[in-house]
Amino acid sequence: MENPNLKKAGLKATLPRIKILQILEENPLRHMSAEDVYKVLLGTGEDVGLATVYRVLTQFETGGLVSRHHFEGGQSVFEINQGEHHDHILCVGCGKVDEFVDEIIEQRQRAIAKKAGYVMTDHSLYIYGMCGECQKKKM
Amino acid sequence: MENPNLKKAGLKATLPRIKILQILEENPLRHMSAEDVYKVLLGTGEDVGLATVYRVLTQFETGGLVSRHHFEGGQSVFEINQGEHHDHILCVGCGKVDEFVDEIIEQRQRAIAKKAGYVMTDHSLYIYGMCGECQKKKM
DNA sequence: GATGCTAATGATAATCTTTTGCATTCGTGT
DNA sequence: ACACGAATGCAAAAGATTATCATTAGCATC
Repeated sequence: MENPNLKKAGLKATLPRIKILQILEENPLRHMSAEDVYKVLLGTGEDVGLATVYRVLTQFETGGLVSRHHFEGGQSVFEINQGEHHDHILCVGCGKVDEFVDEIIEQRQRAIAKKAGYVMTDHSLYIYGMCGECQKKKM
Repeated sequence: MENPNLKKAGLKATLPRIKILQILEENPLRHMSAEDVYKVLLGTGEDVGLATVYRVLTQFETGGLVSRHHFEGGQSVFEINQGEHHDHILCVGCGKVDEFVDEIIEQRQRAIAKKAGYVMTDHSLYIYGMCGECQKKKM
C-alpha cells in the first residue's frame, strides 16, 4: 500500500512517482521547483532523471495532486494539494511565501467572470511585497 | 519631438525605442510578447535585433512605461501603461484577453497584505476561463 | 554642421528551463 | 515466473531570455 493517491490519480505506482510524492508531502518547503525536487532526490541517493521529475510533476498536476505556480523568476513551482484552496503572498526581499484565503475575493472573481461571459476554470492571484523582517533590514 | 514618454523615463530617443513604443501604442493587440513586437518590426522593414527588443522592453518596464505579464504559456507579454490599473481575464480556448477593474478586490488585497505584515509592492491577478464564443464551439 | 564621448545596438553565443526521442527497464495482471 | 505496455534515464532539442563584444548612433559641445 504505497500511496493511495497515486492510484486515485490513475497512475502506476512506480518508484519515481512514489518518491516525488513523498518529497512533496514531507518537505517543509511547500513550494518546490522541479530542480528542488530533483536535488532532494539526488541527496537521498535515488537515481531519478530530471526529465522524469518534470514528467511526473506534470502528471501530478493533471491528476489534481499538485498545483503549478508561476511565481516571478522564470521557473515553475509545485505545491501539493491538501487542505482548501488558497492564494499566495510573496516577499520580494527574501522570497518567503505565505498563504491566505479570502472568500470575498473568491466571490468577486466569480462575479467578474460571469459578468464578462466567461465560465471560470481557474485563477491565480499573487501579492508581492516586503515582509516584516525585510522591512527592518532595509532601514 | 519624437515621444515625450521616452525622455520622461530617462531614456535616450533612439530609433529602436521610438519604433517599439509606437508599436505598443498603436497595435490593436494590447498584449504582445517580445517576439510579437519583433515580427511587427521586421514587417515594417526595420532592422532591429530581437535582443534589442528584449532590452528595450525591460527598460520600458523599469521606467514604468509598460507592464510585464506572465500569462500561462512560457513567454512574457508586455502591455503599455495607459489608463488606470486593471487585471486580466483570459480565455483558455482562444487566448482572448479581457481587462477588468474591481475596487473591492484591490481593497481586500491591501488589507490582506497589511494583516500579514507586508508592505505591498505589486500584485497580479489572472482569471482563466472559457469565453462566450468558445463555450458555444465546444457544444 | 563637424567632432568626440558614451550609451545603445545587432549578431551571435551562452544560459536556463522544460520537453522530446528512443532504447532499456519496470509494474502489473495472468 | 512471464509478457506486454507503460515508464524511465539519458542525451539531444527546443524555446525564451540574457550576456558578450565589436560597431554604430545619440547628443552635448565647439
